[in-house]
Amino acid sequence: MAVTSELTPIKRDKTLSEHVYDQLKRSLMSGAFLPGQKLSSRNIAQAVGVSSTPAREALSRLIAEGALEAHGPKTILVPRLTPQRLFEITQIRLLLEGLASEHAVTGFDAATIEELERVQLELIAAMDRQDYKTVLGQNEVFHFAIYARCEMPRLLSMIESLWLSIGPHFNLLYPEFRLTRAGINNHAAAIRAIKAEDGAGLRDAMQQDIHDGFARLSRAIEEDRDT
Amino acid sequence: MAVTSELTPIKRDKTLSEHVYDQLKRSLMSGAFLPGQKLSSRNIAQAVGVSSTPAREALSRLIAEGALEAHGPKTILVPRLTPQRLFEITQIRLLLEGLASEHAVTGFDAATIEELERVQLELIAAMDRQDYKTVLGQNEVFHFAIYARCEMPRLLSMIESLWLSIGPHFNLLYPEFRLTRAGINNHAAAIRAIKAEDGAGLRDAMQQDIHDGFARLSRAIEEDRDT
DNA sequence: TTTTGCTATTTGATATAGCAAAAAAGATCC
DNA sequence: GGATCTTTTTTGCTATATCAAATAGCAAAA
Repeated sequence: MAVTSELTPIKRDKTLSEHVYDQLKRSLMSGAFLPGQKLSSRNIAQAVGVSSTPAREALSRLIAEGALEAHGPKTILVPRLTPQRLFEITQIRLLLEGLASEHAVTGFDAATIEELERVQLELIAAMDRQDYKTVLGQNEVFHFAIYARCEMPRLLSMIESLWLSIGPHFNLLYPEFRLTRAGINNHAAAIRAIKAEDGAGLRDAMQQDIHDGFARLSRAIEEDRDT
Repeated sequence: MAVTSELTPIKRDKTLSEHVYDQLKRSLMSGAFLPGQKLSSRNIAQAVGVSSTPAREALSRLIAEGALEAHGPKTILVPRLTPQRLFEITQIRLLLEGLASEHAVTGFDAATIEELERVQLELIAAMDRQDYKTVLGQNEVFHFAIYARCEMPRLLSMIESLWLSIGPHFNLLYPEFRLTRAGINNHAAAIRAIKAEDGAGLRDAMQQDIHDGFARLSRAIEEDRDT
């Protein structure tokens, strides 16, 4: 007991399947996988250092929720977002993230609001130094810091699943990220609405942000399609 | 070329995992499993006649989408809907099924409308003879016959997932199904809206139907909670 | 240049076995 | 009688082996 007291017990609170799932999720959101890229369970298993069973399970779960696509019986690939599918996802996002915003608005304390403003400052700073990867990362943090207060776990996981589908396509925004203050203004409006506990106002600001992001991504996808 | 014209495309067999998944899905929707019931992958595997691997995969997928719940690391059970969770699911349903209805309204031909009216007649007949199991089944058919026309596959699967969560609780309605013509009237209004190609009207009718169903189920859950 | 046919390799799917941990059942004590 | 400890059983997780099918590569034929 004396010896082991200083040792950190191996945290086995997650299964290996979940571990692989989380890692793939992060990779998809951070743009490590490109749309159209092929994945195989054996490669994933070897890369993560587990056997193929948990890797397979993680992949099949991602396929089930639409983050990956089974193209044929033996080919798993990162889906290419067609304009149609992006439109569909955006329609759903507008509703679900709007709902989450409305329900979240009453759940903020001073500390959380400060945290939001800190994220917003960091996002602006990253924008100024053209560090677009951080911009996208902080944007995600900002959105989910709000949604997380809605106390609707099912809704939250559905929203996460939708983000997972568009994540890989954020890469298309990198080359020449159109500098626009629109996103920043939307976030500022969102913070104002939160302080005023104005649910409809927060919903509108977030929906406007989603809409602006859709326009950017939609254009990028069209341009990418031509090449 | 002359030969191939008479050949049909190869039937693509489903995997065992999908078979188990489909079977569990049907069981959940038809009320074969009761809320609170415990499930184990070994039992499922034996019941379906497969090994534990595909059974495990099917279960984990159902857990991921919220149809089943992992209560502790080794207990999988059919979730009990709390009033809170039913409210959450209903809020989401109102939005998503409303969206599906709006987009579906333009996609109907005469044959599909006739099919809808046939389902509606069968539903009324089942109601008259107090065959409530058929009522619920035909109600499901009616809803999804509409949603299926929205041409948004992602939206459709999300709606299916939500139905899967409330399915097991329909059992609570059986003992004394409150006879109400409200549902029938909502369906009739939906058919009228479809014929008029009135998207907003169809959306309103379906949302009203969801709302009425929520009220019934909510009451049933409260009553069941007391016992 | 395109299409076809063959071969070698890769891959997903499934069953199985072992293990560690959790749940259930039983025993014991206050 | 109820709570706590102990034993037994059940369970999920993971790795591995195997099989059939699918893919890729390449060369020959059209």
